[in-house]
Amino acid sequence: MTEEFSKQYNPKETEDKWYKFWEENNLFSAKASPGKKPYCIVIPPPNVTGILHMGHALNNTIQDILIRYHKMKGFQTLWMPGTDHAGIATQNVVEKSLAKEGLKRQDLGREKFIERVWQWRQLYGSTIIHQLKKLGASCDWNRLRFTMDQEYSIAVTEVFVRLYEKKLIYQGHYIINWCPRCQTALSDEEAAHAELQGSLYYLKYPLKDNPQEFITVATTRPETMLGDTAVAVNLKDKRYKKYVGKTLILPLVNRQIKVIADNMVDMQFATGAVKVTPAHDPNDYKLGKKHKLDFINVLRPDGSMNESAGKFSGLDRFKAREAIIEELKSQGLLEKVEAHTLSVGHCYRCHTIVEPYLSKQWFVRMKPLARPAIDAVKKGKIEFHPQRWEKVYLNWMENIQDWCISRQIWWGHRIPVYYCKNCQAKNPKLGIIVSKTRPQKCPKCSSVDLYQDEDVLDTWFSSWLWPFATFYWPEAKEDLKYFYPTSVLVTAPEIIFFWVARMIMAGLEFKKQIPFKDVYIHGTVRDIEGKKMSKSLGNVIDPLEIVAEYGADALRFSIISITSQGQDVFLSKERFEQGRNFANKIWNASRFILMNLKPEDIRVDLCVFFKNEKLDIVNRWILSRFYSTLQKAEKELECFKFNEAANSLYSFFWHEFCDWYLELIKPQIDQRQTQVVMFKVLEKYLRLIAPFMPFIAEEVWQKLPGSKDSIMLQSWPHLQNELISSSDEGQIQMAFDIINAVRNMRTELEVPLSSRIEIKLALPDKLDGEMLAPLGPYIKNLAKIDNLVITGEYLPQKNEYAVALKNMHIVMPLAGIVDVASQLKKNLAKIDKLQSEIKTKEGMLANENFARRAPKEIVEEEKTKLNDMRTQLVKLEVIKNGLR
RNA sequence: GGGCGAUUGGCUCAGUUGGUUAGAGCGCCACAUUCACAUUGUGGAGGUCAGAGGUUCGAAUCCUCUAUCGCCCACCA
Repeated sequence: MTEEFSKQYNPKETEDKWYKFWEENNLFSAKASPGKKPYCIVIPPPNVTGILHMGHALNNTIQDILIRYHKMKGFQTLWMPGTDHAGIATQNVVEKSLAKEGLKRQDLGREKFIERVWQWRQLYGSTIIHQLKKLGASCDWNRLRFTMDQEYSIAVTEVFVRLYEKKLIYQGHYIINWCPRCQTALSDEEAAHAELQGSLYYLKYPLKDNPQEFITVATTRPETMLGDTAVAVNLKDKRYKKYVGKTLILPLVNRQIKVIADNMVDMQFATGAVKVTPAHDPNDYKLGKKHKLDFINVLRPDGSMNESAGKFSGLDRFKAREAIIEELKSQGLLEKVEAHTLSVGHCYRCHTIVEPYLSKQWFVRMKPLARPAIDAVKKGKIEFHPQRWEKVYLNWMENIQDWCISRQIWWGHRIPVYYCKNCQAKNPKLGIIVSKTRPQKCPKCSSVDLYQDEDVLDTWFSSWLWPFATFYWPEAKEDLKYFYPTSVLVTAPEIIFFWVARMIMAGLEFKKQIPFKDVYIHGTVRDIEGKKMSKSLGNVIDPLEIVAEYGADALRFSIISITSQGQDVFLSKERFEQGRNFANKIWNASRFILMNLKPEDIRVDLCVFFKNEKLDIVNRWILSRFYSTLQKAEKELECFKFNEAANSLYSFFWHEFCDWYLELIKPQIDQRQTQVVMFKVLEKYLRLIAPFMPFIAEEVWQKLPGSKDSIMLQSWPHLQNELISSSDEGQIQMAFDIINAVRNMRTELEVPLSSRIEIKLALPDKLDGEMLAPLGPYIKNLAKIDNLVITGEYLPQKNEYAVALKNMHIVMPLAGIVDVASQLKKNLAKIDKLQSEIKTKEGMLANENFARRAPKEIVEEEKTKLNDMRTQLVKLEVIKNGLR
C-alpha cells in the first residue's frame, strides 16, 4: 500500500502530472499504420482569439471520450488539433489593442498591421490550446495546424483557382450584408437575424401632376428613401391602377420617380404601395434590375449618409432617420407611424445592425456544389446524430444561395486575383488574372502593371477545407490517404451551415469523398435560466475555474452526464459536485481495495481463474454485473449516448460495486477468489472510466501492483458471458430484498443498528429455504442480524412483527413500543393498493384480446406477476390479522 | 409564414423498438460516525408523465388538436 493515499482525492496534485506524462511519452501521437483501422476526428478549430468556455468543454470532452475509447478499442486514433485565424474577430481584437495606443490600422498600413496580428497571435494565440490541455484533450499536438499556415494557405488558393476555373466563382455587383462597424461584406449566415421592436413609417409621396394627391408608402428604414428610384404597386391592385406610369416627386430630394407595377408587391401589406430603393434592399434590387431603374447608393461604408443624401450627408444612418422623419413631418408628408416588429440582420462578430448594401464582391456558385452533398446525406453516407438535424441540413442545402466570400478586411487569405491596369483601361471587365502565384506579367498584353485584389477571403472559405487541408492537401501524403475520410465530426448546431455543410461540399468537390461518416451535434450550453452563456450576459461559468475547484475529471464527467443526446445543457456550478464526488468515490474504493490487497494473490489470468476456481455467488454476481455494464456502456458509446454511458458506469460503480459488493465481501476479503475478483473488477473498471475521467483513472491505475504502462495503452475489456445463471441472479436479488426489508423494519420499529436482533425467514417452500441458506451470512452481515433462522411456514406471534416479501414472511420479535395503529394503517393501505393492482391484472389477463395479441412471453410474465401479487396479498393478510 | 425541440416528484433532467409497480442527481425528513469514503452510509416522503381526443389487449412512449416556453429558417416593404 502506498503512503500517499489521502482520504480525499486531490485532482490538483495529479492532473498536470499525468498530462505531462502522456505528452512526454507521445501517447497522443498518431502514425498512419496500414495494419490498423484508422479513427480520426478533426477538432472544430477554435478561434485564435478564443477563450475556453463551457461549449468548448462539452465539445472537446465528447471528442476526447471518442478518441480515448477508440484508442483502447485498438484503432489507430488521431485527433487533429488546430486553430482558426478568425478574420474579422481577430482583426477586431488587434484593432482594439491598437486603439489603446491611439492608432488605427490605416495608420500602420496593411503590411505592418498584419505583422501586428502575427505578433498578437504569437503572444496570445495558443491560450486556448493550453486550456484544452487542462481539460485532458488527447490531441496530437505535434500536428497543430493554423488556417493561416503557409501550407494551409496553399490549399485555400488552390481551391479558389479551381473553382474559378470551373466558373463556380464569380465577381459581381449585388446586394450583400454590410457591417458598417467592421466595414466589410458578410455572408448571409454571418448576418444573424434578430427580432426588433421598430416602427413602420407611412410616407406620402406627391404626384408630379397634382401635388395635392399622394401615394403613401410604408417603410421601416425611412432614411433609404433618399435612394428611392420608383414606387411599386401590384398589377392587380385597383386602387393604384390609375397611377401606374405616373410620376411622383420624391420628397426632400425632389427627384422624379415613376410608379411601376409588379406582381412582387403584396397588396395586403400596409398601403399596397412600396418605395423602391434598388441599392439598399434585395427585393428592390430585383425590381430595379427588372424595371431598369437607377441604383442610388446613399450610404458610406461606415453607415453614414453620403453625398447623394444631400443635406443629410454625413449624418449617421440612425440620426438621418430621425432627421428625415422630422423633416417629412414638418412638411406634412408623414402620414403615421406604427409600431412594427421586424427581423433585422446583425453582424455575428460585433452585433451591429447590418445594411443591405450594393457592392462588388466575389461569390461562390453553390447549387452545383450542394447537389452531391445533398445526395451524400440522403443516401446515408453521412449520418447526423441526432437524426433530426438532417432535415435542417437538407432544407438549407436545397435552398442554398450563392456565398459571398470576399471581405474588406486585411487579416486573412488574400484573394488570388490580379488585375492588369492596361487591359482594364480598355475594358474594366477585362484584365482579371486568377493565379496561384503572383504573375510576372499580364498573359494578354504582357503588361507588368498588375495589382492584387485588396480583399481577403471569408474565414469559412478556409475552414471548409479543414478535414483535408490539415493533411497538407493538395499534396497526396500518406496521412491524408490513411486518415481521410475522417470518422466523426463533433460540433454544435449553430455551425451546421457555416461549417459542416460546407465541409461536406468541399470534401466531395475536391477529394471526391465525404469528409466524415458521422456528424454528432450536441446541444448548446446554457445557464440555469436557459440563456446562452455569453460574456456580455455575465452568466458564464469558466471551465478553468471548475477545473481548479473540482478537477478536470469532475468537469468532464458532470457535463457529459447531464447532456442528453441533442438537448441543450443547463448548467450551474453545483452540478459539478456530482463529478467531484464520483471521483472521490472511485478514489476511496480504490484506496480500500489496495489497502486490503495481498499482491501475491492477484497475479492470475482471469480466464484460467474462471475455469479452475469455483466462485461464490457474490463474486460471480459482481463479475456478471461488470460485464453487463461493459456491454451497456459500449452500446451507448457506439450510438453517441454519452450521458447514458456515463450514468451506467456511475451507477454500477457506486451502487453495485461499492454499496453492495464491497460491503458484502468485507468479511471474506482475505479469500483468494475475492482478492482476485475485486482487484480485477477495479482494474477493468478503470479502463472503462478512463475515456471519461482520464486523470483519476491513470492515477489509480499507476498505483495498482504490476502497472507500468499508461492506462491509455491498455485495451478495452472484452466481453465475458455466462458467469452467472438467472437463478443465481434471482437468489442474490432475494438476498438484497431481504436486507432492504430488514433495514426498513429497523427504521420503522426504531431499532438501532447497534441492537442485536433475531430474524426469522418463513418460507413455505423448503427448497427456497435451502437455496437461500448460503446467502445467510451475507444477510446477517449487512442487515446486522445476530441470529437468522430460516423456517418453513410460520405464523407470526403476538409479540412479533412481520412484513411480507414475495412468498415469505420476515419476522422480527417486537422490541420496545410499536405503534400498532399506524402499522395497521400502513398494512391496510398496502393491501388496498395490492388488491386494486391485482384486479387490474386479472382484468387484463381475462381479456381475450390480450391473451391473443400480446406476445407470449409478456403474457407469461404477467401471469407470474399476478401469482406473486396473490401470494404477497396472503402474506399481508396474515400480518393484518396479527396486528388486530 | 414554415420547421424543430421542450412540457415527467420542490429543482434539473433520464426514460431504448408502446408491455402495465415511471427512474436518477440535487434538495427535503429521520437515523448512523473509531471500522475506504460526511465529497459518506441506511431508511423515508414526494409524480393521475402540460391539457383534450384518438389508435391499441396495453400509451409518459404512437397519431390529431390545444396551451405555454425556447430555438432555427424565410426577400412581408
